[in-house]
Amino acid sequence: MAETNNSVVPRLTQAMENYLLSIYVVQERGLRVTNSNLVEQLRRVPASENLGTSLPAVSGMLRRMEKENLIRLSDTREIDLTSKGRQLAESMIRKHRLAARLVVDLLDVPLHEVDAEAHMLEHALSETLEKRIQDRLGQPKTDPFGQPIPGNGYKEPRNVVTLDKAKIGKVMIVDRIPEDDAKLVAYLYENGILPGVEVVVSDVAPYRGVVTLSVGDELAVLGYNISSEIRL
Amino acid sequence: MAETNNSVVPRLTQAMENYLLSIYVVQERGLRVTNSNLVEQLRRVPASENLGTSLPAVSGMLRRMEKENLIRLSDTREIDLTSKGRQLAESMIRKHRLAARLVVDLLDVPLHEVDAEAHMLEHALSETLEKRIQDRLGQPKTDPFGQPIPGNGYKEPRNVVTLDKAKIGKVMIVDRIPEDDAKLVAYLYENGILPGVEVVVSDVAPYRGVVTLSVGDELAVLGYNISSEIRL
DNA sequence: TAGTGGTATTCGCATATGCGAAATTATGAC
DNA sequence: GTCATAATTTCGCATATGCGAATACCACTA
Repeated sequence: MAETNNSVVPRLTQAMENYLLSIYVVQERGLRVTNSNLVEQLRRVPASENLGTSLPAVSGMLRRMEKENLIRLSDTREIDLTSKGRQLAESMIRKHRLAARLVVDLLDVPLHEVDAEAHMLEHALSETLEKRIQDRLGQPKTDPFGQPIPGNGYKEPRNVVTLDKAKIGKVMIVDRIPEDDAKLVAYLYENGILPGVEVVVSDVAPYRGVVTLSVGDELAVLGYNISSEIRL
Repeated sequence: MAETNNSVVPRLTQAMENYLLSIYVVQERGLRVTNSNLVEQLRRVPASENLGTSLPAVSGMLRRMEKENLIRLSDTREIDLTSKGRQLAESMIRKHRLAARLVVDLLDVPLHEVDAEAHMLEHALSETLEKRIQDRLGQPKTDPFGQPIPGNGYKEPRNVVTLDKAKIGKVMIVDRIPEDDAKLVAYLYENGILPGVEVVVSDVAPYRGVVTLSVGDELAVLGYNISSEIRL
């Protein structure tokens, strides 16, 4: 493992970094952090770094991570981050989201490619480079998808709803969109459904599993499952 | 190994990428690419990614790389890049040097930290991100140390000499400096010995192994071994 | 030609990470 | 409470990469 290291935080293997990040994200989404939810999340990280993720692989890795004091496996088969684990997970999330901001703000990477690039870059950012990026970008509070960058003083907005539960006819501002499905992101981008943008939900039709909203002059239709990932 | 891949060039493991890059550098320096020269070069890549490099490890890796058609081991125990290997090595060098430019030009990383950061970033740059960086930086011909970025139309300057062989008293422009010794780089930076800067060699004293040069109003003294790494 | 010093390889081993198949354990329905 | 289904772990195995110790190879000098 890495020995010489100018950072305060010890460096982990790339695989463990991915696991920590995924655990954090699952938790952040309000899901139970279980083995299977974790596998699903892990599978969303682009293939170039992760050659496949099976349940047995996850089991094994979690055991190792427990030994390293990064997580605790509760009796209810749930995964908890230890304080050490949480600190490192936050660091990874911060790197990921800063990288996302970086490639958007400085390198004009199209939004649907951002998550994949950030997934590569997150492992390559030293603590000191991270600070330089922070300075250069002015300590942004969120990434381009509206997700908070830990440590930068993000304030959770009041009365957040997910799109599928939004009140019809009211003007609302998009707060957060999903990041990891390139096609979806491209669609959202093309339709201007982006953080900070005003939208009006014009129809919510649970029976056909569809939400319609208007952005500017255009209408966009989204499925229920996706709507629940979009926060207003 | 990576399967899903949007780049033209197949992606290798990080370790192989490091080996290719090192082979290229040894060759570029005009040294014989032998196992032992290679080990030495490999050891210069910062510890965070390379946990140690022993001769047996190198032997083994070279065998694998030969199998993958990246190199050929000549009968004279010398390592040659195949065309595939050369292409990939150039790609790595390009990424490394672009990364170096990036962190200097856009992120104000101090010069003595640049090589280490570039060594981490080089593995995290996709082909498409590389292109964005190229665009953003205007297809630079060299990195901040004066080393050419392959593919960007670098022209070898006429009459290059190394500092230890320079003519005394003549005004010359620094062309290239070493990158991978942080302390040395810091010294060179402090003394303004940087690519593009005018210097005059005021004394070459082989018998005491020392070269003296003046930069602006200041004098700087460098050892012979180091002088031979500085091109004018 | 034999010896010697440097260079490279082989050997046996270790670690991190992955897999599929099989076994096990929990959970929820009746 | 029992059973089916779902979730998780264990097992044996594979691969990429590293190590030190021992060995082998080479090239040159005496």
